[in-house]
Order: sequence, then structure tokens, then C-alpha cells
Amino acid sequence: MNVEDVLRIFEQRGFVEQITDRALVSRQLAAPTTCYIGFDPTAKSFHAGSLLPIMALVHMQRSGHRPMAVIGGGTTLVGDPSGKTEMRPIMTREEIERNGAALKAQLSRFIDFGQGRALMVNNADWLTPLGYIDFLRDVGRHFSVNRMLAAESYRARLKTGLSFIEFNYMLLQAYDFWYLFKHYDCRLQMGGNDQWGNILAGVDLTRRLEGETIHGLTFPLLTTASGIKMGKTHKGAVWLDPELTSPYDYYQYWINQEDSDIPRFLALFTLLPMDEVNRLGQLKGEEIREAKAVLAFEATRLCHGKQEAEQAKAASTQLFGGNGASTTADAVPLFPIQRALLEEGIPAYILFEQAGLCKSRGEARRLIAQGGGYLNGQKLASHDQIVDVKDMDNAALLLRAGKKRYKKIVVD
RNA sequence: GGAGAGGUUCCCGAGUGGUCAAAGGGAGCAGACUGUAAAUCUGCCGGCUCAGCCUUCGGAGGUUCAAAUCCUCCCCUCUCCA
Repeated sequence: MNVEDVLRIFEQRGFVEQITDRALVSRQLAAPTTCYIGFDPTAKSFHAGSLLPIMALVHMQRSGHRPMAVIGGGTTLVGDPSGKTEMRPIMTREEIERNGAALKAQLSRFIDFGQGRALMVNNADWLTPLGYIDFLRDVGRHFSVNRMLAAESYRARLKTGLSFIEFNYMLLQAYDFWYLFKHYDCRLQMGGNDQWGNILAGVDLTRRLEGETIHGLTFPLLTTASGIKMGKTHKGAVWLDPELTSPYDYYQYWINQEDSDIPRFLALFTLLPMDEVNRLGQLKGEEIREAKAVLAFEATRLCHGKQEAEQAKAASTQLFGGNGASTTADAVPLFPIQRALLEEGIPAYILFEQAGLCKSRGEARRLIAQGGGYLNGQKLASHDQIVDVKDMDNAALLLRAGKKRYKKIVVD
């Protein structure tokens, strides 16, 4: 198979923060290489924050390499302290296993696991049978506590406290890398920059145990231009699971990104050729909206498929296209309500709360009082205005909270 | 194990007997301005049947007309010592 220069692709697209040795990695990647990224099964779905590593695996595969996704079923039992200020709650095995299975299915949307073109393994398989004494003798002896304490990831935790179980995390991840090298000839580990210390530990361990040099590469830790962690919104995380975050909301998440993030995000989160990325990235002023629409469409297409992406785009165009919103828009999140309730009539603020547009009735009252509540495009004058069947339009009601949040109410 | 400091509303952080649903900042929400952007300005920002009521200041008791504030016990965190 023809191997493309994936390192150059990574560099052009902004995937690289640190690299163990550029020349060596470049040489390694001249031939098909097995590489891995670890994912923590702490939830049953990935969120937008995991998209960067996922895209990295996509590029690896497209360039003729063999990506491995390692589900951290074993390491999650311990809890990675890197980049955290608090100890993470330790999860039960059942939870972790359930999550791992769901993540596997989700990753298959991005990567082809057929015919050994990519692999997915769970480190619980080799970590849980480890014996403590053997592990200490074989692996523990190669680690210098002095050096571990010097690592940024631990240094930050020294102030707030670090439990012994967390302190062991680095050894386990190092052992993973060695194990994957040994059993799958995996020679490159990638990860977020907070993983740098852990990756190096694996490289070191493998050198000591095998006398072989393997490699590491980290991605920049993405924050949006306003410094917020990637993939978070007021509603919490933006999930890749359409049940948790609808394709419409997913599309909206991307199209609402700040101007200054657009060039970077187009390179990272779409597969468009760099010529196109550069062209779109140079648009100025109002034209940036075009670039945002492309970003949103491409990102949604990668995650949910073309059809969903087109629906999300159509709904967004209708809702925000200037002609005013209408109940005919498809793909707007629905909220079913019992017919009887609507026939009786329901105060507007209660409807907003029930449809999930407001967290509490009090919030709904405030929203409407401040002029942010709309019914079928009409501003609501009073929070206790009664909404009933007579307000239906095309057998639906279109609620809007503020400028951007829509919900279509349909009869159950 | 010993000594000290501390646990406040989503986060940071004031408050040390009533005027406290609790300063200030951040985040968030809404309005204005715009381009479904940013910045800025304004308002909101525990719940409810909302000019009133109910539940909050680590947990459980107690003192008091009245407690986030005082007392007792317990849990947890941090610092120093062992």
C-alpha cells in the first residue's frame, strides 16, 4: 500500500504539539506503522473533545497505517490524574465495560475496522491479570520516583494531593505501550499534550526492556478562542451520540464557533483538502459565515452521515435564514406533548420548562419577562399566556428561547 | 499519632449572631448592537402557587426570640511535626 506522508499532513493541519524525534518518526512513518491512542471509557459516548484524537486516527488510516484504539478499561479503574485538579471518581467494572462497547461502535463510524485495517483492544485484558509483586519487580524497578515527581502532570498535583493509586497511572500506561509494542508491533503512541509524560514513560520502558526505540506525538490541548474547553457548552458536553446531542444541535455547535477558531477547526475537523481549508480560512467579515457553514456541514457529515448533515443544514437555514422561523423546518428537536394537555391549554412558562428550554419554571418566567420567549415567531407578552390547540400551525408549535434555541412541540 | 488551617450558592472567593438567598469576580441566560461571530453596554442569575412562602452555607445535635456566623460530636481536605 502506498504510504502518504502523514506527518506532513499532521503538521499542515495543526495536529502536532510535541514529538519525540521528528526525524526518527518521519522515517518510521515511511513504512506502514501501527500506532495507538488511548480512550477512557468514562462515558457511553465520545464528546467533541475527543474528536481531535479520533481525526488523527482517521488520517493515519487514510495514509496507509494501522491505527489502534485502546479502550482504557483497566486504567480507568485507576484514574488518570493528568490534567485534573481532583481525583476522578473510580468507576465500577460493569459501567466501564458497557461504555467501552458503546465507544467501539461509535468509533466504527470514523474508522474501518474491517480486515485488520484498524484494531480496538481493551487494556483491562492485560492489566487486570497482572500480579502486584511481579509488576513491581518487572516494571516498577525501571521507574525513578524522583523523575516522576518532576513531571509536570504530577507536579501540579503535589499541591492539592495525589493518591498512590493515581501515582501508579503512569506505570500502567507505560506498560500498555510496551505491551502493544510487544504484541502488535505498535511503534507510535499519540495523545493530548497532557499525556506527554505518560507517553515518554512508555518509550523509556520499552527501551529499557527491549532496547527498541518507539515514538510519541502529542496534540495541542484545544481550547476555543475564549479559553473554554473544547466540546463544552451551557448544556454540558457536545456528544457524538445522536441520542445525546442531536445532529441539528451538533451542526449548531460548529456553526456557532468563534471567527478566530474557524481556520484551525477546518483543518482539524474536516477532511477537506488544505487548499480549500486555506481559501475558507481567509474569508473575512460576514463571509466567514460561509466557512462556518462548511465546517458545520462537514463535521456533521463525518459524525452522522450525509443525510443527517443535510437535514441539519436545511433546518438551520430555515430557522436562521431571515424569513423567520416556521414549523415546517425538519430536524428541529421535537418535544411530544399529550393532546389533552394542549386542549386544556397550558401556561407558556410551564410549556417552556417542560420542553426543556428552561431548567425551571422560574427561569422560564424570567426568560419571557425579558422578552426572550417566542411562540411561532411571535414574542410572548406574558409568562402565563395560555397556549392551546388554536395556536397550532401545521400540527405543531414552534417555541424559541432567546435567539438560537428552538423546540418543536408536536402532539403525542 | 501530634499541632495548626480550612470546608460557603456551577467555579473562585467575601461574610464571624439579626439589615444574608448570602459582597465581588468568572461562567451561564436574556436584551441592545451584529454576521446564528467577537467585543461592548444593560438586566437576570436557589425553588415555588413569586410584592408572599419554602430549602441552602461539610454532616448530626445544641445554645438563642434569632445562627453561614456561638457550643459539642462526627466526616473530609491542606500545611508542619512524627
